[in-house]
Amino acid sequence: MGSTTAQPPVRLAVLDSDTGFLQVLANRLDAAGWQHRVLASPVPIDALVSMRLNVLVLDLAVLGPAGWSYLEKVCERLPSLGVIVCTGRSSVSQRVRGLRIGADDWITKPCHPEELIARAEAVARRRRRAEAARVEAAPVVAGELEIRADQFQAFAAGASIDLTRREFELIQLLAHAAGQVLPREEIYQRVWGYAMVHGDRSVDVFVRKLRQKLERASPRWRYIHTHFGIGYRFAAESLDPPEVVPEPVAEPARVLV
Amino acid sequence: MGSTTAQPPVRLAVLDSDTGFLQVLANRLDAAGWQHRVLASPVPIDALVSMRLNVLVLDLAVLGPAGWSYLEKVCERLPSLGVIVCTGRSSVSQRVRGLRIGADDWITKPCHPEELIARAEAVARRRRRAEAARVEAAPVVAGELEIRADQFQAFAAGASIDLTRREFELIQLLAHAAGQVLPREEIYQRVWGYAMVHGDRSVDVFVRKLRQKLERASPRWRYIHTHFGIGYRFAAESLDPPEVVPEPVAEPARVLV
DNA sequence: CGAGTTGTAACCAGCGTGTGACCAGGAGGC
DNA sequence: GCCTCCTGGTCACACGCTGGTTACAACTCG
Repeated sequence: MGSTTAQPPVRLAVLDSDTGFLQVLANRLDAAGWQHRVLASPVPIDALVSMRLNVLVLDLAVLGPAGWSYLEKVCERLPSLGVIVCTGRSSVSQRVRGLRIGADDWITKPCHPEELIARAEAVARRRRRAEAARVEAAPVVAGELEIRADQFQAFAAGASIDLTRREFELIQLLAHAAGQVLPREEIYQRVWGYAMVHGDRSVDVFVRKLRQKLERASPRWRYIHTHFGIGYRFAAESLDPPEVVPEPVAEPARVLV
Repeated sequence: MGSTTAQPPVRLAVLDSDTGFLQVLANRLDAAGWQHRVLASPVPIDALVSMRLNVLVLDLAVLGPAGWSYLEKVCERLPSLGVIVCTGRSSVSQRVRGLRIGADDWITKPCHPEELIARAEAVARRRRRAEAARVEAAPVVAGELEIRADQFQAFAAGASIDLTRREFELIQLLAHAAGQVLPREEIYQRVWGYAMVHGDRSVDVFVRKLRQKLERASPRWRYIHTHFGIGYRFAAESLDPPEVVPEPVAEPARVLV
C-alpha cells in the first residue's frame, strides 16, 4: 500500500449564497472525496473552530460591509486555517488588502470549480506537510509489546527495545499479520524484497535474534511461534497461568492486536 | 503573534524576461525591504538551493516546453520553497496542472506588482507559520538542558551553550520531537530546507558538533542517541546511577522529557 | 531411528557512523 | 580594501554495528 494514500480527507467549508455555483462545486468535491459543507450565513468564530476545517472558502459579498472584519477575525483566530476569498469583481487594492489581512488566496468569480479545488489543495498541501506524517501510522499493540511504525521502534512495558532495522521490519510484518502463519518464503520475500533461495537461514536467525530481545524485554510473554515445516506465526501469549480467567479454549491467552 | 518586528526579510527571486515588469517590481520590492534578485534563464536546481529563497516567481513562458518539468523538479526538491507562477494567458486546465504539481499560486499577466507582492507575502506567511507552528515558542526543558526558541540559544545548568544557527535549529528540531526517532532525510529536509542527496554527511557532522558542546556543558547527561541505519533520537538520559530511587525497572535512568 | 527442519553460537565482510582535519565563503574589524 | 575570525560543509580514515553465512546441536515427525 502506498503510504501517501491514507491521507485524511480535506475538510472544507464554503460560505456563499450562489446556489448554482455551490451545486457544481459540491459535485466536484464529492468526486474528489473531500468532506465539505455549506455555510449560509457568517458563522460565529467559535462555531468555525469546532468544525476543525482545513480550508474555508468565502465570498466577501454575502457578508456585506462586515466582511473585512470577519475575514480578519477568522485569520487571526484560526491561523492554521487556509482561507480563500472567492468573490466577484474586485480592485487590486481590495485583493491586496484581503491577502495582507491573512487570506491565502483570492479568486475572482466567475471561476472554474476545478481551479478553486486546485487552489484549495495547494493551500491545504503546505499546512498538511508540516503536521502530517507525525500522527500517521497507528501503533500496533500486542501483550506488553507496542510497535510504532513512525518511529522504527518497538516498546515493551514502556521501555524501548533496541531493534535493528531488519529486526524491526520483521516483527512489524509478523505483528501486522498477527494470528496467521507466514511461510518462510513469504517472509523473506516481503522483508528482504526478493525471492529466498532454498537453504537460506536468514529468517531463522533473525527470528532468533528477535526472540532473544523480546525475551529480555518482556520475559513473561511469548510472541513468535514456530510452525514446523512452514514458517512463523505472531501471537502474544502470556506465560502467567490465567487462574483468574480459566478459559479452557484452545488458545490460552490470546491478546488481540 | 503581535510583534511583526524581528522577522527576517523575505528572500525572493524572479525568473522572467519582461524587463519593464521586472523594473517596476524591483522598485516595489526595494520599498518593501525584501531581498530579491532576477534570474534571466532557468537556473539549475542546485543553484536555487544555495540561494536560500523563500519565494520563487517564475514565468512558464520563458522556460518553453521544459517549464512544466522544471516546475515539478523545483517543487519536489525544495518543498519548503513558495512557488508562484506568473505568466500570460492560460487555460483552467493549465492552472490546475500547475497548482497540482506544487505551485502555491498562479497569477495571470498582466498583473499589478502590488498584488504579486501581496500574494508572495501570503505564500511566505503560510510557509513561515507552518515552520513556526512546530517550533512552539514555549521553552523545551530536558535534563539539565533548556532550549529557548526566542533567544536562539540553549542553556545547560544555567550557563549558555554557544550554539551556531544550524546547531540550534538541529537541537531544536530534535528536542521538539523528543522520544521520536527522526530519519536523517527528514532532519535534513526540515533543517536545511531541501531534499538530502544520498551520501551527504552534514547531519552526522552537526550531530557530532552538538554532542561535543553538550558534553562539555552537561557532562553527566546524554541527549542525542543514534539509531543505526535510520537517524537520531533526542532523549535526556542521566549517567548517574539513581541509587536514591531504586526502581527495579529494566531501564536504568530514563528521563521523560 | 533417520532424514529433514529448526535453534544456537560463532564468525566475517560490508558499510554506516564517529571523528578530526581541512577548505570556501561571509561577516565584521581595522 | 585587506585581514581575521567564524560558520557551514566536505573529505578521508578508523571503528563498530549489522546483516548474513556457516557449522553444529537439538528437535520433529514419519
